[in-house]
Amino acid sequence: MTKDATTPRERYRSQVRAEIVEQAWKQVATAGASALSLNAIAKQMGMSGPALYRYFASRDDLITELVREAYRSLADTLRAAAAAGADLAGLAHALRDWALADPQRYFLVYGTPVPNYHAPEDTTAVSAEIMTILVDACAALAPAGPPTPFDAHLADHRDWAGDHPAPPAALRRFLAFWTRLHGVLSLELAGHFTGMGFDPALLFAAELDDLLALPR
Amino acid sequence: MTKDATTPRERYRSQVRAEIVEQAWKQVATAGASALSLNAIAKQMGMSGPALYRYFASRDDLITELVREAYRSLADTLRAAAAAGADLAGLAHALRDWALADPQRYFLVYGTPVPNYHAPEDTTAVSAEIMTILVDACAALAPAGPPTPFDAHLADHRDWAGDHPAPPAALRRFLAFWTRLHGVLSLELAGHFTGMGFDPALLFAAELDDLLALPR
DNA sequence: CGGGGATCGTGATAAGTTCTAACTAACTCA
DNA sequence: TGAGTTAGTTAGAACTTATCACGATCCCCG
Repeated sequence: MTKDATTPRERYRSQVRAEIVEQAWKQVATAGASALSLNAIAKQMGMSGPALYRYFASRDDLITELVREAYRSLADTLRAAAAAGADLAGLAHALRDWALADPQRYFLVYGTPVPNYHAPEDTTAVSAEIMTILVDACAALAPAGPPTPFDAHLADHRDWAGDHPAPPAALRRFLAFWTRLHGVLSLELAGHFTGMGFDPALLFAAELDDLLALPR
Repeated sequence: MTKDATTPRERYRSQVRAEIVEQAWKQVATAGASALSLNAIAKQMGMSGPALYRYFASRDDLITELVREAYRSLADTLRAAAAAGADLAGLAHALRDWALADPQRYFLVYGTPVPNYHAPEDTTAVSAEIMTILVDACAALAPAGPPTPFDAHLADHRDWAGDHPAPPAALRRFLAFWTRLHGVLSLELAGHFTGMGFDPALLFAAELDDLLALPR
């Protein structure tokens, strides 16, 4: 996959690695990332505990791989949606579907940081790609109304947007898009809406409508 | 505190309990709730491990107490702000200050659910009080514009608001208030804005401005 | 004011966890 | 075929939560 392993040794190695990651995803999906146990994975694969350390240097290394995969998965999903002609609303629903498909995967990326663990360096590249896709969609919308004071601040602090030609209003719209949808999604996935009776999907749609109508 | 302990036995007991909770907060503040260790707390108090089980039946019981305290603390903070005449903007800044004062405490309440743990029953009452305070402030604002489809949905699913006399538009404004500010706060506290260059406080303020100007 | 009983803290123990070290067995390659 | 690399094993250290049995202490009541 990463490097066409001609030798059967490396082929076997990457296959076992993939199965470890697969089992890890099963555990994460049911119990969350903090409850990930190398011993349990090994037991379920018919191997004994320390054997996994041939494939991952530590538990954190395994979690890092999961985080990387999650970022890549989200980037792929959004890129595919954008390539299929999805506008900002379509990207929003792609994001929501991706989050609902595996809440723990969403938490792994955007939730409370896992203790004793900090993200690897190369996730920032994928994270930047996700932002670029969304900023593109934001810039494609009709420009918003008069510039706000926050727009002025963004015009001076837009290094994170790289050399993206989007105007500050588009960056501001992207930030609103990101934070508002994350607000609804994370509270919904964390179960804070359960028992309140209303439909979270409608709240998500209402927030999205407000975002698309943003030029006030 | 909870029950005026006249007997010295109960007084000592509640005192030790309070010190355990205090040490627990220190640990949570530095390493997060998942990294809370009963042994480490005991060691730091000069006691040996199992002694803590006289005061808390399990680790989850201790976390439950922390969650309860966090909820109560936030409710107290917001109630005090409201009693001091704070409007919705004032409540928003009180919320932000409370969150920034101890990010892990915020995550304990509104973050990714702690694995192998679900919230106790009586937190719902405090949670309801928090919502009531915010809904009050939302209802005090000038009524929003034409009713949205989501307003109609809320009119039919407002059991969570109890017998609060707020109109659906106020409930809708509360939900936007809650989810949008949580979106900015949780991403900021989780460190997703670090390295992007802009000032999260200004984003928070911009979102708040948009909320207050909501009648479009 | 002393005895009886509830309570507190301890060490030992069980069943987990991550992770290291040493060893064996198997496979690959020259 | 022999040498070298690598996979997987068991053993063990240093942790964790949690239970149990025992001794010591303190408090209440007669």
